[in-house]
Amino acid sequence: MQHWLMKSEADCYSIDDLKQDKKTLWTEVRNYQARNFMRDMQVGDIVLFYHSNGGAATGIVGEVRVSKVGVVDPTQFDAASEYYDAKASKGKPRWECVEVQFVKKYENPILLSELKAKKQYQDMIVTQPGNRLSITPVKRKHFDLISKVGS
DNA sequence: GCCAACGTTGGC
DNA sequence: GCCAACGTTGGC
Repeated sequence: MQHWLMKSEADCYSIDDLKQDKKTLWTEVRNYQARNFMRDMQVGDIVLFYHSNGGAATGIVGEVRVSKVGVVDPTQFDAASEYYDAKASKGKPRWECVEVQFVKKYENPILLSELKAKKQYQDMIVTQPGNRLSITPVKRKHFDLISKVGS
C-alpha cells in the first residue's frame, strides 16, 4: 500500500464537503504528472487531504481512502465544462481519475508553515519551494508522523 | 492582488 | 525538436 497527498482549495472542495458526500470522483485534474500518479494508485491507498491556497489555514486537514481506480474522467467530454478537452474522445480518453472515500478529518490539521518549519518534513514534495503538483506520493515515515500528530 | 515557478502550446 | 509566449497554480 502506498500513501499520497492530494490538494484541493477549501473554497472549491473541502474535507467537509467530502465528509458530507462520503465519496467523490477526483475529476478535473489536467496535469499529466498528477494523472500518472493517479494511475499508480490502488484501491485501499490512504491519501492525505490538503487545503491549498488557504492563507494561514493551508495544510493537511485529514485522510481519505482510494475506493476506485482507473475511472475515465467524464468532464473531459462535456463541452459545457471548463475542463472539456477537445482532443479527448470516448474511444481515446486522455484523463482518468480515482474515487475517494472520506476517512477522517484531523483534530489538529498540520499547517504548511509547520511542515516547512520542521526538519522531519523537509523532504516532502509539498514543502519544496515552487511546488505546484496537486497529487504527490508520500513516504510511509511522513504519513505515519502526520497521521499521529493530526488525529 | 502580486508574482515566481513551471507546464503547455504552437510557430518555425 | 526548440523555444518564446502564454496560462495556471498557489504561497505570500
